[in-house]
Amino acid sequence: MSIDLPTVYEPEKVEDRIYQFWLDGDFFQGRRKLGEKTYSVVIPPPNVTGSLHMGHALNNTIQDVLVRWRRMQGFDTLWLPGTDHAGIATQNKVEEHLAEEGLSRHDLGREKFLERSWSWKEEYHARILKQLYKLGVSCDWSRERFTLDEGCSRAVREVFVSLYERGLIYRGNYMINWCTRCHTAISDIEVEHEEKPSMLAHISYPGVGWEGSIVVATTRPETMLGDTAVAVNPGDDRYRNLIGLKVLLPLMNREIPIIADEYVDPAFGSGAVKITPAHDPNDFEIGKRHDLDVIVAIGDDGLMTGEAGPYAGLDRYAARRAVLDDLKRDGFLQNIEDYTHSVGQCQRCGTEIEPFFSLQWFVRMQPLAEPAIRVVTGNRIKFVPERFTRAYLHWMENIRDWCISRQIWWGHRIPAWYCSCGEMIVAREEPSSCPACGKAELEQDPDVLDTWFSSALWPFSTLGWPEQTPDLQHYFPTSVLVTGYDIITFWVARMIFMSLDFMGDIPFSHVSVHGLVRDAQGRKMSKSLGNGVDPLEVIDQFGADTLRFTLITGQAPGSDQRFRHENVEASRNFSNKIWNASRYVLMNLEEYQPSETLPSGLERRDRWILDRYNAVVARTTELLEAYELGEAARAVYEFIWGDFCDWYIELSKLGLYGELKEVRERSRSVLCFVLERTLRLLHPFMPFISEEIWQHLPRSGDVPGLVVAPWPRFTDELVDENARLEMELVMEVIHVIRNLRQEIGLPRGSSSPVILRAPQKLQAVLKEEKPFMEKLSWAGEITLRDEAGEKPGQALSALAGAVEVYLPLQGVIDLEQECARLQKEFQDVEKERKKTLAKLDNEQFMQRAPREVVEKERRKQEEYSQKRDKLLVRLAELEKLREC
RNA sequence: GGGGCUGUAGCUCAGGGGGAGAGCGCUUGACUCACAUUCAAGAGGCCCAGGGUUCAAAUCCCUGCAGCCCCA
Repeated sequence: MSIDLPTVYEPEKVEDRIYQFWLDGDFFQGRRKLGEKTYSVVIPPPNVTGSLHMGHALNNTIQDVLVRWRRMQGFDTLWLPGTDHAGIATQNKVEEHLAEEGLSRHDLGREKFLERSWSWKEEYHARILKQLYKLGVSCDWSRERFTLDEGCSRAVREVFVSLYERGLIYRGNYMINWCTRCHTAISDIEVEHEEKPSMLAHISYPGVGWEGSIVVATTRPETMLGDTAVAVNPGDDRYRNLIGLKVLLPLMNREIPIIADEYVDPAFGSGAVKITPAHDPNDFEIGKRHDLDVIVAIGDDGLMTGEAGPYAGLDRYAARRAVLDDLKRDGFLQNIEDYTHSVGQCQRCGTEIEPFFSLQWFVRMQPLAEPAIRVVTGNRIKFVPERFTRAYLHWMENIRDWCISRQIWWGHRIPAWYCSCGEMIVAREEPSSCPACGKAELEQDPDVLDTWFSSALWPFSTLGWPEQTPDLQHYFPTSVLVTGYDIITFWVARMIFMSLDFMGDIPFSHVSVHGLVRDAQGRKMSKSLGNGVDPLEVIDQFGADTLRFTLITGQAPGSDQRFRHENVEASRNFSNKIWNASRYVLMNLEEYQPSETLPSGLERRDRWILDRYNAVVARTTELLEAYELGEAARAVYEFIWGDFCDWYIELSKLGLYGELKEVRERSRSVLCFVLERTLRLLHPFMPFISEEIWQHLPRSGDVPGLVVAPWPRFTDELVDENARLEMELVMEVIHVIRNLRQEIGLPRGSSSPVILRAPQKLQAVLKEEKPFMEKLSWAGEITLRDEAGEKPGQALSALAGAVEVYLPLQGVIDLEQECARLQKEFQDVEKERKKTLAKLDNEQFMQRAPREVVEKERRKQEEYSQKRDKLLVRLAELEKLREC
């Protein structure tokens, strides 16, 4: 075995080569094997708007850990990748790009604009793929999909037409959320609400045919130009006699009625509200009830319309100022007070949303939501952590119809055609002529569908639906969906109801929810703050394994994490640790003949590390099953660094460099066995370095790569309680000796004799492990005595369980200091002893606590008493010495 | 206004009904033949406050305080 491996791990020399090895071996492909248990996952498709950020890195790493683990467990595993066309977001990007050339999309026209969008898609799609490769994800690239590809588009048309035919999709004039910048309708959940300081203007509307006036309060004075009524509560005595009378709308000089409606809260403001049916959703409802005129004063571009009289052409904010000025000039403005209220903004561009009355397409949600609620309350779909169930149910139970039409070009065109005769045709294929009048000139609806409409079909459209493909039959429903909590309503919820409706089944049985990756200060990473960390830069600098491990260990299910450089370094150091531990093992494996079975006659230390290895196998597997990836990674970390490197490798050196050939061979076997199996445990988290080292290890069998090596299993044969307890004692003795030596500042190089006094039953173990204790504690010779043996006088002392440890140091030790140290120790032990004593004296405790707990408490009591007694004796001895 | 989450070592966070944990930072000592991206030892915490349940509460329940998030 050549050992010219560098002492520092260099991921940049490894990762691309290893990824290519996996691709060449077709290890990521879903095999569609009959009879094998399947594990399938569809990727949350990244938007083709730009490059991947840290959130994507986390999301995909989590999926990759799960998928690699299940693949190694022998499942027929499919992780289906793809990207999302992201309608509004991508269109905005392309338009921005065009604007740099001084062009608008209208200059290009629809067809040319779409060509531009497709080439944008190609560019960013390629970039995203490269990033995913770099991250090491084990997707089945042969099955990659795009939300706007031929198959997905067919699924979208099928779903649209089917829902339309069943009356679950309808078209109508309603109040929707309008973004004046994106120039499209958006759905309720694409509106982000933010508390903003604003003002409340009190305006008086003079009576017509009656003396006096009525005062209304509004945060949006410019909408008064479209007012068609003033409303009061029917039970409000202040206004009762005015109901049915008229007021004169200032500035516009329009007579509008005073109406009564229960909606009006008499306690708010003056108790009278202006009604603008065209520009407020509540006012719209009132307008319908009272058959009010709808006057559109603000246009779809955010500019005032001709209905706004002298204000026509002003933008809505300029109009607000102008209206206030004019009201003031004319004496209608009573006062303005400061006021904070919630303002809706476009999720994509931040522009204030305008409630807008327009003709749109909607999905009727009630019938779809009901089954989607049942599968979650009935536990067929489980959210992990569970608390996200509430958010989901709350949204589903209060759901409103979903506005799905968007006035943009990049997306799935709505499959509806209009004839000049008034006929509308909704069809899967473009109709050649009007079924009503036979005319051939039909015009397709110019709008496209909400991007989430196609994303909602992702778990089955990607597997071939509406065809009944073998993939669909084999891999649907999928096993788990991994996603951030921020898109549960946007995406998860919609996949659930669409899947139930069209597949008659749930899309996945588990939803593993993760949080956001924030910056080191806990702020959201954002472009405007410039605080984003580019995953690719981290990979270039530290390697993908390091990034993955940082993200996974930084993560607790469902919680946000901070991305801190210190944590990256810690992960980098860990990979270096693994590298060097492996170097050590490889350096000692010359001419080693690997075998699947362990040799017999193993030493205590061998049985101990195998017991620990076995335990970490069980724990890691359990944690992965519970989606506790961070904990699982930490368990592997602790085993590798703590048990394997700090202890076992050090312990192995004596045997390995020793004279006895059999001992050397056994050590080599165990080192190789444990390292090889541990690499398997590590592989889902750090796939590159584990595969790279694994390739260097001598091995038997015909497994072509670690990527498909079997996942280790807990086995009763490796459990060794005695070895564990005995080694724990040995390690404790070593620890105590090191501690005492440090106490008096003994450098590692200088040896000093040590005396151990121990009960008879421990003598054999201590005798056998004496050379190891001597080596690892850097002591000189260790002398072993039984409890009848003589105690050294001038010495430092401490306890390791039942073992008394002495460092004889004639004349060197400061008795005073030593006494103080032991006093403190005594007090600590005494405190614990009294605590357990109190419990054991408590009748209730003895009666009601489980037997094991009582038993444990008894053992503690014994241990503390023993320690206490020994400390007292030692203190008395020291006291005597001080007196001489 | 409705719902949720968080409060544990100097910092960032795990954990979770019966002996307080990690990483980083800090102090001290070591270039020991896998690794100084290392090794060893140490200091440091009434587990936010109050009440309840329990033989037993940092852990479960309630209230409060502080911070964050989602929804209307």
